[in-house]
Amino acid sequence: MSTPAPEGYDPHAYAPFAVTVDLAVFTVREARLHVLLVERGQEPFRGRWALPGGFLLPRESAEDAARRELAEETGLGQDTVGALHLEQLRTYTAPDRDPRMRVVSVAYAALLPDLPEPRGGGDAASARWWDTGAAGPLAFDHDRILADAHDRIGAKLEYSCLATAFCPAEFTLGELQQVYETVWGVELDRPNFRRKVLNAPGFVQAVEGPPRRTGGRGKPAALYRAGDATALHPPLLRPPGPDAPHSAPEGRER
Amino acid sequence: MSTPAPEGYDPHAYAPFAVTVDLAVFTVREARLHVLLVERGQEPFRGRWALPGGFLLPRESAEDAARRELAEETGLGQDTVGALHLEQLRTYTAPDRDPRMRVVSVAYAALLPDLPEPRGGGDAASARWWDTGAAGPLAFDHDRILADAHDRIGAKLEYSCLATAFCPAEFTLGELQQVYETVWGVELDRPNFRRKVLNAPGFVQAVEGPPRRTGGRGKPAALYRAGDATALHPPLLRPPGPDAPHSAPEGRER
DNA sequence: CAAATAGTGTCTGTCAGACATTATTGG
DNA sequence: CCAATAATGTCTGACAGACACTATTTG
Repeated sequence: MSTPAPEGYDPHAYAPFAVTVDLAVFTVREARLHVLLVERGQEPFRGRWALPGGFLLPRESAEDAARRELAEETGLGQDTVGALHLEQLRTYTAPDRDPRMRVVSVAYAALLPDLPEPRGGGDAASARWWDTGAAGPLAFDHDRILADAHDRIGAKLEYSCLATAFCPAEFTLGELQQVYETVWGVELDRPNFRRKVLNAPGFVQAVEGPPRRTGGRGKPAALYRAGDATALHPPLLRPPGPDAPHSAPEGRER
Repeated sequence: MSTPAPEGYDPHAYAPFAVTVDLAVFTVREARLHVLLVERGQEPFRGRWALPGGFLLPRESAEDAARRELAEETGLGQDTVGALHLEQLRTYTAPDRDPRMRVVSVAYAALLPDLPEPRGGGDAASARWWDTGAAGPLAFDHDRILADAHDRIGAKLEYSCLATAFCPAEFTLGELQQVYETVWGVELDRPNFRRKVLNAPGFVQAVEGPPRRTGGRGKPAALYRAGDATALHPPLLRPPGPDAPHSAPEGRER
């Protein structure tokens, strides 16, 4: 846009593109990472599952479009969607990523606590949660977007307080640990996890009145709320995998 | 793009957008972080400085467009530009960010070793390096893009081997340390810096033949090349600032 | 009581920052 | 010799992982 354009140029002289948003909406259900998908009703990829999303309106930012689409496809209230953390992932611009026309897509990730199935109605009729491991080949380049999103979320858990976004307003440290274990696909030592979470200033704050809640049998756990910090100091680093010496994951836009 | 579109819809029914790339090209000169800017030759913002960039061609990806524009504006060879690390930052979509028309811009960051001034010629005639601290108000929302880019680069230095991209093919550890100090705006302890860099597998590799090079007077330093790793284990963490207890920097898309 | 989950305490090796010291060059 | 930069070594405190142990609930 800073390249000198011809004097008195006509906007239509530049190639028009369609711009969409695609949403990778995650939740943790039963110790598995799930993603919200919609079934396509028409070609191309009719019958295949895809990330929810849609076209930007003429005077709408991508983030506004993402919230609007999310509300439409999940049936969540505008207030919930309005307060939600939306993380811009990256933008996909391969010329042939949509066979119909030139489409540039801005991808976002969103994290939700475990919710009931999206209520049928409007666009949400065909939406459901899928285990990320079981989600088959998706439409367009959405497999790639989903993989990028998973990587990014996993990386962000290390140095941000994002994990609480997967939890309800009040949660136990066991539930928070479950989020980390599910997204990272590892098991963590409970005492050490507690120590790190409680030592990170502003990550969580204890809920005063000693109400407690149980997750079945066993000792009831203390409840916490998300703290006021957004970044995590010190970071809660992922245990070094038994694998590669030095690889280069995506993600990390810290 | 997954929102059900009307059956047999016409692409022109959807709002057309212009898509551009904007480039934050950084280098370290004389212990200061510099960015490549171009002076605008026409309205809007005539005479103001802006990030280099330009419109996507009809069948070109954003990264291809970024490399093409970079070659045009800096006069760098296609081979250099082709091997360069380009980091997609984020996409800016505010509806009024360009007063002329609806423009969505994909921003990239690039890191270069200290180079001579861009050769005049073609679009590069008005390009020059600016100290990031002295760069005045830029055109459009480029101040914001530049600030985001600086944050991101700073964060990436912590957990990636990106810093070597600021250095020539063979460099000393003092030069590498200078990169960190300049981007982060802090001073680092040299012995500790050496230890961490040399302990990070694949970050740098010593150049065999004991050639040495000097940066003035003082003991000549051993030379190193970039290693084969792209991620840094363990990360080289920024010293905790004397400031805020917990803030939320941009950056970090790790 | 057994099983399951929550929570506390401790030990030990590693690594961080801080800093002293030596080495090698130019002026 | 002095200044400047490079390189090595050492000390100490903080923190990580590992793990033993206690507490509280359900069946």
